Amino acid sequence: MTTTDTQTGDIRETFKDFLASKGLRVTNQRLAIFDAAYGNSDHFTAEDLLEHAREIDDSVSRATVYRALPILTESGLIREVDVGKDYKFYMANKNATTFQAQVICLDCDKIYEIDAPFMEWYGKTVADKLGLNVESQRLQVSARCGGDPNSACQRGGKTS
Amino acid sequence: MTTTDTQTGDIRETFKDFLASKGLRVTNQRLAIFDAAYGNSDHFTAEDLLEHAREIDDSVSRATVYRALPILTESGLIREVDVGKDYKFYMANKNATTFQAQVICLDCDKIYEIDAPFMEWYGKTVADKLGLNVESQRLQVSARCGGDPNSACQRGGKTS
DNA sequence: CTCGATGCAAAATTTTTGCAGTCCC
DNA sequence: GGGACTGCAAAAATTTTGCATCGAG
Repeated sequence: MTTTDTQTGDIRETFKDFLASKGLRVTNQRLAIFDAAYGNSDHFTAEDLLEHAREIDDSVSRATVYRALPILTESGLIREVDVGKDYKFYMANKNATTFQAQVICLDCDKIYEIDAPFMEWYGKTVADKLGLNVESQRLQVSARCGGDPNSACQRGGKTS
Repeated sequence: MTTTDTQTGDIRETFKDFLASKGLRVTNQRLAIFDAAYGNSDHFTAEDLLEHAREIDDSVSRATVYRALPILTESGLIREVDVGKDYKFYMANKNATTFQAQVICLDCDKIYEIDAPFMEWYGKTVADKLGLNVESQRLQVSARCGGDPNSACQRGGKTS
């Protein structure tokens, strides 16, 4: 099943255009990695991405995944989510609107994305005072559900 | 020169008490690591800490530093500052009052600590909605001074 | 055709761990 | 004196890199 519903298909073209505009080549491996990233509905690691990309194109190697990730993040099509583990998470940037904070459940390893529009203002204000220009921001809350059946973790659903 | 001005001396006793209360032993290496941490006025890495601890007690090994860091952070005497590099930073918690955000200059590798008292409320509010209990939080702004002589980086002073 | 892109495996880096010996309590 | 602590070196674990080969344009 080649992922080609209307929206994803369009974004795929955007990716190709981005590659072209940077003088980079459109290879099967890069497309497989892109498709794998957008086929994944949640957060994923480099290793997850490799695994899924290989289901699409068997020839994708780990090195190529690691070489593609900076390209994809630079294009804005995927977002890096570093929650302080020793490996990084990524996620498809399907609706890139406002800044998002993460709430991380340390018990379940789930990551919730939360709109935090005030960060736009906050970062600029704080950086201005130091004479710096904002590049990126992180706002993360690490928390625990403690197995509480009323928590979003237990009621919710998808495993991160 | 054994670092024993009034304040640091007191905190050192606090550290010893903490060790005792946890049934841990007060060893020369642990004290050397503690002193090195409090002798460092800025952010430091595990490797920095090892180096400085060895200036105090030659016998301190890398493994012991890594084994001491969790104890020191758990005691609240030092704080872990993970800015998303592949290694972590730490800093002595000399005045542990309000929550602190970090502004990181990507050009200079400097880290500024900024009071962000509203985070207390923010984290709790967001976690409550999910039914979780806050464990810790991070608020970081990555920015660039671009060499601007008016920026805090260039006027300021200490290198991180 | 040409040069960027890839796969493989070795390397690099930070942190962790097993084990035998050491020293705090 | 007993068991926690330490140093050393090897191991883990993720990401990077060198090099010969492949393939997009």
